[in-house]
Formats: sequence, structure tokens, C-alpha cells
Amino acid sequence: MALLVGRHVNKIDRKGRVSVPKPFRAALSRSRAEADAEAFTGLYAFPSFKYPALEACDEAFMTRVAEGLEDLDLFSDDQDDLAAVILENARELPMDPEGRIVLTDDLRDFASIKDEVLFVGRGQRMLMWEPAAYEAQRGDAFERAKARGMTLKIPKRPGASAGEDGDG
Amino acid sequence: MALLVGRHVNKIDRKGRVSVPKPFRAALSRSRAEADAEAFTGLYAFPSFKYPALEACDEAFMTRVAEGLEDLDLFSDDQDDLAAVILENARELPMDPEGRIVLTDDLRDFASIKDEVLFVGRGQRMLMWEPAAYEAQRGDAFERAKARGMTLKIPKRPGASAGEDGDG
DNA sequence: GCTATCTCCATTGACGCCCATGTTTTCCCA
DNA sequence: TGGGAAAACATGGGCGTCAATGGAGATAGC
Repeated sequence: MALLVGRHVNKIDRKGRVSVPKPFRAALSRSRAEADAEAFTGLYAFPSFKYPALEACDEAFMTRVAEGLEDLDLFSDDQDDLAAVILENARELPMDPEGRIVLTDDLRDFASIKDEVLFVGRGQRMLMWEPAAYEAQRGDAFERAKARGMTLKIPKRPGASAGEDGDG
Repeated sequence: MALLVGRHVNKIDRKGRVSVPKPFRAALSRSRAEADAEAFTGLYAFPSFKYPALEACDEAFMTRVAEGLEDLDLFSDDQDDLAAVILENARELPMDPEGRIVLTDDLRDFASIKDEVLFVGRGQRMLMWEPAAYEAQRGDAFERAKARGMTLKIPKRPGASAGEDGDG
């Protein structure tokens, strides 16, 4: 399954539609039908807890959130509330044949999205930002990471001795 | 899997394309198809935390970074932030049939790359530099090593005089 | 009957694919 | 051992395709 990385800015048209970047479509779609790769319904979006932005994911992820209501491993103390809040505020956004979605008013409102959407890849899912808000928030993130010395520990894989010195 | 070693300088053409040095292509591609060695999608590139240069890696590495974020990181910690910064700034660079990639403006900008790219092998990964910037950096490194009294012993080989020429 | 939503179609510009060229290195043969 | 042919790789450019975008028409719901 493709990874969601990088950033893309797309416009919202007069009718409220915005194209999901092509590289993100495949990754977000349920892999149910390789032969019919484009025939997926859409994606799930909900307000982020960390940022004034929207989180978007596929059905598999949302299913795990739902299960979080019962599986106490996924969330710590406030797991129930959290999962509940996510589910309550989540929206299923169907995709049209051209790969466009329409953000609901409450979602757009939460992220202060006007006429452009910044899609930010997060590996398994993505964030949707108002471009200016992202710039403001992001600003020093890179500098902080740099200052901290970039000692990223990532899971070793059998056969991947790629020495994560993280000099990166 | 082949190791990424050595340095290569290639030109960026009018359309922004630059050939990935042949010896690096195989090493960066996903090893999914030995029989079809050239049929790989491309590579991932992101700004280095340590140098004014770009890091490039294969999908396996980027997947591991994504796993650092792993799904339900809604209460993300420093570690996750780090992975997030990498993913957000990373780009998937598809390769054309001739083995060329196109650097995005933000990436070129970060590394001050103009019309030439210096590819530096790093074992499992590689760095992409503006040649002049690399020389400057390398000079510093050399001075530091010298000041530190680097005494590296290299087996004498016919034709290979003591060493550090390697870079040509 | 009116409105909101989805589907279908058209346009445009960027990007990927294909083909051509040149330069360098390798190999073969004298 | 040197020269020439051939292959491999870097490079350049033309062109077709696809993704993003805009809008009209059809369909369903109120």
C-alpha cells in the first residue's frame, strides 16, 4: 500500500468540491479491489485534537477507532470519550468520479478552510489544512527537530539493517 | 542489495530532470522484482536535519518512518513529531524510463540546488547536494578530522596510495 | 415544484513516455 | 598495446496522456 507523504494544495470550486491529490487516493482507498482501484466510496474525516486541521483516513483506520471503544489498548485513560468524540465528529466524505470530495460546513469551519485545502501526508492518513494556518503552525517544527538532534528511533525490520543513525 | 557508495554529479535539464546515477538506481528501488529490475516507481526524498542537502531513500525506509507514527498516535510525543516532520517534508519522486527524477521546488530550494546535483552514497541511503555546498561542508569535515588527528590506516594496495583521494 | 447532490463532459496545463543524440567507457581485434 | 567498434549511460526535446478544474445536465429528496 502506498504511503501518504508530502503536501499538495488543491482548490475548492464554486460548488465546494476539492480534488483529493491523486497519490493519496490509492493509499486511502480500501484495498478491496486492486482490479478496480478507483471504485472506492470515499474517506473519513474528523477534527484533529492537536491542530486546527482535519484528519482524514480510510475505513480500516476508522474501524479501529470504533473498536477502540471496546479495546482499551488503543487509548489510554480517556479512551472511551476520545473514540466517541472522534466518531461523533467524523464524516464520511464520498468521492465523485473525478476523485473530489465536499467538506461539510462544520469541518470547513473547524479548520478555517476557505477556498484552498492543503493535504499533508502522514503515512497512514493525512491532514487537511487551511494553507496559511499550516504555515503558522508548522513554522518552527523543522527547526525544533533539527535542534533536538534528530535521533529518530524507528522499528527495525528483519533484513533491514539500514542503520538508523538518523543523521538524516 | 547493492550498496550506495561513491559520488556522482549529474546535470539538471531544462525540464528539471536529473538522472539518478545508474549504480544508485537498483539500490534504491524496491527489490520487489529482480526479474524486472528497472521497473520500479522511484524514491523518496526529504530535507536533511544535519546538512543543507537532501536525503533520499527507498520505500522500505520511509515505511519504517511511518510506522514510527503508527496509526493511533493521536496523543503524539516527540518521537512522533519527528517522524511527522520527515513525512510532511518528504516527496515521492517517480522515475522516468531513463531513470531520471524531478526535484520539487521546495526540495531544490532547501539544498540550494541550481543546475547540478551531487549524489553521495551513504550505504543504504544517499544525499543530494549542490556541489559547491558539499565542497564547503566537506572542507570543514576534513579540517575537523585533521585537527582531531585522524589516523586511519589503510592497507597499501598497488595503485591505491594512502587514501583520501577517493573522491577524486 | 424547488433545491441539493451527483454524474457526465469539456478544457487546460503539467507530467510521463518515447525517441534521438552525444559522450564516455568497455571490449574486441589487429 | 593501441585503435576502432559497440554498448551503456547521461542528456535533450517532442508529444500524448492524465490529473486538476469548471460547468451543465440529470436525478433524488424535500
